Amino acid sequence: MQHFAHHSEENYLKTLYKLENKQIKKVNNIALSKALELNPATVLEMVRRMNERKLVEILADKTIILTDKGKKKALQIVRRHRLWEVFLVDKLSYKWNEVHDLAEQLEHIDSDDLVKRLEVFLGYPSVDPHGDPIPDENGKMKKIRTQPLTEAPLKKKLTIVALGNSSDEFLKYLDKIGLKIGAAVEIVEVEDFDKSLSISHKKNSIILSKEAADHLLVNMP
Amino acid sequence: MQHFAHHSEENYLKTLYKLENKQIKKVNNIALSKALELNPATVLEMVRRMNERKLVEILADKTIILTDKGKKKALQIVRRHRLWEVFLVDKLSYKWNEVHDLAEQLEHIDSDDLVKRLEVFLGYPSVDPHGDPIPDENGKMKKIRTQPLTEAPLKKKLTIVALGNSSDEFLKYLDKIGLKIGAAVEIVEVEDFDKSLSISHKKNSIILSKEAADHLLVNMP
DNA sequence: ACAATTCATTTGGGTAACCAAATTTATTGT
DNA sequence: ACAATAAATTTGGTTACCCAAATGAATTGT
Repeated sequence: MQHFAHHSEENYLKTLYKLENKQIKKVNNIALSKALELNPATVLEMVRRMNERKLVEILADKTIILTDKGKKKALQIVRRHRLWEVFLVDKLSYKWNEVHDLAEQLEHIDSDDLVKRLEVFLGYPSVDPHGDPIPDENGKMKKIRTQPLTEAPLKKKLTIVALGNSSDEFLKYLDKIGLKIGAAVEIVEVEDFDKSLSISHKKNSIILSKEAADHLLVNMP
Repeated sequence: MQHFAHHSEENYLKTLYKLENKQIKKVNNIALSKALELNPATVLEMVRRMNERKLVEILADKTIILTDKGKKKALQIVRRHRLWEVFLVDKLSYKWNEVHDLAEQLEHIDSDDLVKRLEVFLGYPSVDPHGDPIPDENGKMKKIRTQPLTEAPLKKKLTIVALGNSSDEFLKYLDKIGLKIGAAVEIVEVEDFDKSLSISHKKNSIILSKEAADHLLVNMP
C-alpha cells in the first residue's frame, strides 16, 4: 500500500514545462518558487534531487531547464491533466472553469493504461475544455495556431478553440450568449465605429464588443 | 498546492471498517498491522493520532474500534472506492479483477461533489462490480443477503450478486461460460450423484460443478 | 504455575516535503 | 566602483509517515 510516487515531483515538472513555454525569461529558482508557491529553499532542494535524477539541468547561470527525459514526463502529466479535464466537462457536466483543481488531483493517478483507456472512452479528444491540445502517448502535441476573433478574416468558417481570458464573468457571459469552445462561428460584419463584431452562430446573429471578441481565440489555418 | 490531506488515514479507516465487518475476532494492533502490511509501531502511532481525532476508540482490552465519526468517514471511502470501480468496469472496460488497485488510488480524490456527479453519471449503481453494495452520501448501505448458488432454491429467479472467489481463473471461466455479476439465472436441476447444477441463463442451459456453484453468490430475498 | 509465546509499547532512526531566517553571492543603478 | 537590491544557498528546524529492535505485559499450553 505505497501511496504516491513523487507526487510533488510531477508538480515541479508540469510547472517547469509551463514556465518554459509561456515565459520569455529564463526560469530560475525564484521564478519556479513563485510559480509553485513554495519556499526557494524547498525548491532548490527538490531541483537538485531532480537534477540527480536527470530530469532537469542547472545551467551555469542557474537557469533551470527540463532535460528530454523531464520534458517527456512533464508532457505525460499535461496529457493526463487535460484528458481528465475533458472527462470532467464532457461526462460529469462540470464547467470549463471548475475543473482545474480536480484535474490537478486526478493527474497524479499512476497508470498509463488508465490514461489510454480514458482517451479511448472520451473519443480521442484533441483539445481540452480550454482549447489546449492534448499530447499523445509519446508526448507529441499539435501546436494549435490561434488568433483573436478580432484579427480573423470575415465570412470564413471559424472555430472557437480557446479563450484569452478564463474569468468567471467571461465564462458566464459566454454561457449566456450561447458560445463555447468548439463553437463554429463566422464574422458577418465589423462595425467601423466601435469595432464591434456581428457574427453568426447556429443561424443566430450575435453582436460582440471588440473587447469580448479579443478574448475569443479561433483557429488559424 | 497542498496535496493530500491524510491519505494514509483513509486507508486505516477503510481497513478498520472492513476488519470490523468481516472478522469475528476483535481488531487489535497486530491484526490491523497485518491487514495494512505495516509495522505495529507505525500503526500504534497512527491509531493514537486517530484516537485524538475521535476517529477510533481504544477499548480497555486494546481492541480498536471505529467511532461513529470514523465509521462515517470509512463509509465515504468505501463509497468512493466502489463507485470508481463501477466507472472503471462500466466505462473503461476493465475486468472486475483488475480494478482494485486503481480504485485504491482514485478513492483518495478529495471532492464530495465529484463523487456525487460520478454517481449520477453511472446511473446510481447499487452495487460495485464485485456485487458489494455502494453506500449513499450519508453512509447508508443496503445489506445484501446472499447465499451460494448451491444452497438456493430450485426453479426460482435468482441474480448473481457476488462471487465467493475472485481468482483470475474463476473470472476467466465465468467469462467463458457467459456468466457475470448481475446475471439472471434459475436452477433447473441438481444432479444427485455429484451435486452438479443445471441452470438456465438467457435461454441457455449451463452445467456447473458444485465447486463452481459454491462460489456464485445469489440474492436471498 | 510458569516457561513460552504473543502482543503492546518504547526507543531511536529514516525519508520526503516543507518552512523561516541568516548568509553568501551576484547584479545593478548611480 | 560600490552601496543597494536580488538571487542563491545554508542552517536548523517541522510534520507525516514509515521501520527495526529492544523491552515490558499479558496470555497460553502443559
